[in-house]
Amino acid sequence: MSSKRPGDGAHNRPSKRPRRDNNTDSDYLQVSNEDDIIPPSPPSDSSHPLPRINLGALNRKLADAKKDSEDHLSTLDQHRRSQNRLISHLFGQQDFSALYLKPDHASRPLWISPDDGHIILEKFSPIAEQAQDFLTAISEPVSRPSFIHEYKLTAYSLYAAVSVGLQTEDIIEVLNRLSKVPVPEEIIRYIRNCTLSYGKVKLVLKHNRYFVESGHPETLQLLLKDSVIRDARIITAPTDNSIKAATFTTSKAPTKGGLVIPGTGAGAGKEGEKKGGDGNGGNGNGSTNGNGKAVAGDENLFTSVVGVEGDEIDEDDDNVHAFEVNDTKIDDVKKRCNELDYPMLEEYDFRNDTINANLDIDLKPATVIRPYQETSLSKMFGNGRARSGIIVLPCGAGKTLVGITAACTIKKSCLVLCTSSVSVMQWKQQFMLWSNVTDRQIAVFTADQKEKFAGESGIVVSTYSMVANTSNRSHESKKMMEFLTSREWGFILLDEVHVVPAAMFRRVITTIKAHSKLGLTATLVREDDKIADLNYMIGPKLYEANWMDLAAKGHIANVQCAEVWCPMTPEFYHEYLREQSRKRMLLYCMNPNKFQACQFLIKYHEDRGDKIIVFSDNVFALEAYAKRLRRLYIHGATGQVERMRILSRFQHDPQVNTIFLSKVGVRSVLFVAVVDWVFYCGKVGDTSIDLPEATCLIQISSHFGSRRQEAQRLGRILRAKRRNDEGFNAFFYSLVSKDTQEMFYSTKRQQFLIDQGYAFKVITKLDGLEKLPELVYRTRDEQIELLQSVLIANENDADLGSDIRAVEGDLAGTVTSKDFGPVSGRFPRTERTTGSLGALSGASHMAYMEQNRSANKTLAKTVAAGAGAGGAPARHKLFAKRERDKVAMRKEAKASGSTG
DNA sequence: TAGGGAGTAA
DNA sequence: CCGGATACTCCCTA
Repeated sequence: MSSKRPGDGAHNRPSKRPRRDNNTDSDYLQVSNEDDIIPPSPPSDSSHPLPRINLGALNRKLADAKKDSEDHLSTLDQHRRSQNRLISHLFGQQDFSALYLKPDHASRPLWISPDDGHIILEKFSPIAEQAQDFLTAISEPVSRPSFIHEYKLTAYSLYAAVSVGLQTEDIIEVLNRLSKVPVPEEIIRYIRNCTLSYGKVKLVLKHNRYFVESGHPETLQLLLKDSVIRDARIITAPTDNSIKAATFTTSKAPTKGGLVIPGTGAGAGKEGEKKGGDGNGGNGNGSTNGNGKAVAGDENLFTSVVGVEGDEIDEDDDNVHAFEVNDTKIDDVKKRCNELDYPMLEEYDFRNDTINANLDIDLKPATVIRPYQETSLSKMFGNGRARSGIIVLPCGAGKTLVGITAACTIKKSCLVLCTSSVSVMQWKQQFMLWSNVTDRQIAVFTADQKEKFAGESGIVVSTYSMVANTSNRSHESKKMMEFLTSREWGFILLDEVHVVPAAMFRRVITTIKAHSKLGLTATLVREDDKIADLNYMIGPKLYEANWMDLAAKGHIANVQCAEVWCPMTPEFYHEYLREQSRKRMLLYCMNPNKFQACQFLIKYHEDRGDKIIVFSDNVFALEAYAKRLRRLYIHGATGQVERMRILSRFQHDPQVNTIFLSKVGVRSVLFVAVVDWVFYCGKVGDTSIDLPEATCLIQISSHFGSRRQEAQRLGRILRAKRRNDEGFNAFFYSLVSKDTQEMFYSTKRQQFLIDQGYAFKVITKLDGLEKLPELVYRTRDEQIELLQSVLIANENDADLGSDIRAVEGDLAGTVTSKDFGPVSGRFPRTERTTGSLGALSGASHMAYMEQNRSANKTLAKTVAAGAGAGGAPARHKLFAKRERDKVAMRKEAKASGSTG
């Protein structure tokens, strides 16, 4: 592995670093000298002077048992491997007693698990922040709560690290310096293995044909041993007699040169870039390049960012070799290469591309991009070419401008894809706003508008569904698609890139031939496991902003998260237990206690002067709540005009401080969601609206589809920020009906926020709720009335047969373990404690499950008995009409919305 | 301009 | 252990 660094052949010693900047750093820096040489594996002799780590009596016993055996490490390996299925097993019964602590371990913030690459960071360490910068560059964050962060080294993360310019030896060196234990041999080997092959293979586009290119012919040979890749290869007749040419095409390797990203300004821009680079690259760059990094502009950028790939190719051979692959099989080839640990770099040497016409656009002179935007772009253009990859930014933080700047840097034809037609218009508008692009150069391709740009090059903005759609094309669209697919694009910009792995959308990557790809997203999270596919489909994650840091620096709100547990009223619970899952949902949404809690919280926060958004997945509940609490509401069926009116009242009318929104209502109304929140004022159509500065968000129900991190979206919503307002807090309440399935869904949802570092409080009692004037559903009669309306609303012929099934199987309505989903390491059943605040101290760690299982069974029995005796309220059998009414109601809502 | 079909989210 | 469920959007056609 080459460790060659321009201008510095040997490893830099930490002595080159500033020594006594401050007290906290100096400890760490002083001790680090010896560790630059990776220490040998500790002897298995128990008399070794270094302290051992003991994680309790059990582990000690385990260690003792193994001590005699020479090969106890491999036994240990097995033991650990068996625990690998658990995500956060490091906190479990893992035995680390075989590891040796460095004498100065206390001043070092990391633990490294030997065989799975998990890294634990002590967030309370004085140098935690630097360590965190480094870790985010080389590993994937798993969980980042207050005191302990968990990261994981993966092939992808190392790929990304190399892509942004970190080098193998630096990674190992810095890791070792930060770690309490010597970096385990396995990990060193892993890092070497992973990074060794990176950057050796490239995917390039020439004359609308794809080539796999490498400076190493043997690497190509190796890849061709794989059947998938072999099958995708297109063999062209050799035109040359030389040995290499008989196998591959050969050409001169591209050269590098200086590049200036527009919008950075002459001197000031570079300054910002350096700062940004240091902040993000953190220790990684700091340790090797030290403060020397602050010396020069472009060259410096190269030394810090040009990775192994550039060096290796230059060293080995001035020529590059390539074979052509079938463009329909690109996806497979990319995937396969990734699996073979030869991920293909996709870099576009746009400045030397003479085949594709240039696009004469630039940022407007007045446009200045922010430091973090610049940092993210420096990751993309670090070596003077455009590397494909993904930039994760809170979208309101100016994702769009990052994309536009990238387009203005590449200056080639550009295709922008968005999820909705509204954002299509937005992108166009933003392009016009920030850059000097003319109306003739930018075209829109949606269902309404099908334009082409004039001239040889230009920008097209479209939606994924427009480009991905295969069937049902109109004539116009077909022609337009031909236009899009027949040409070579310099740059494809993928907005909301997390949608790309979806079965249909992913096809756009292969149907559109683009030299470079940039994905933008606010959250790289998906319900399914397809998010990793982006690594080979688009490229590595080039940059990601950390939520907690942004919050700490005041860019986004500091959010107080709380879960409010509302007990079910006896009547509702009774009914809940006998109903089937779909109806259950409505029952726990409509729980009168939840109603009251909601009312209380609205009152409380309105009195504080907050603007509140209440949020429900369930349209029925949404309407019911909004009507009962006399607030305005918006959901999918609400007409555009009505939406605008409600939103603007919410914004400007001091009388309207609370609105109810359905989830998608939130998204579509506020465009790319409330993500963009306060950062800018958007436009829908021609109606300009200011986005509301909601400071409080109450969620009544978000059950649906809440398989896993449903909170992803919530998380985005929470990133509200009020400008120029330090210490601004936002509030997020999740209302949960106790002892129902909702408890389980809620737990899962929270996990995402917890991993982002948010702490969740559990509230079981809202003080003063009873004293609330005009408290809704205070009497039992009112509650029963509500229950009845719920039941009527719920009746539907579709569910007629389900009751019968329930009798022969489980007890109807029993809360079974199934309802709580698979018991995995991530969501152990003992995770949730019981509902009293005292219990949260940990003294009475009674599992929720255990406690309620028996209780519920008993209840279920009584329900069954009661039903048999005819004690339960009679339910209506068939309400087919109901469905039609609903539809009619929606129509009405729409009609009234659009008419005025 | 409504409604059908296809698609996504999670 | 597997599949199901809803709300919504986009595009195209009568």
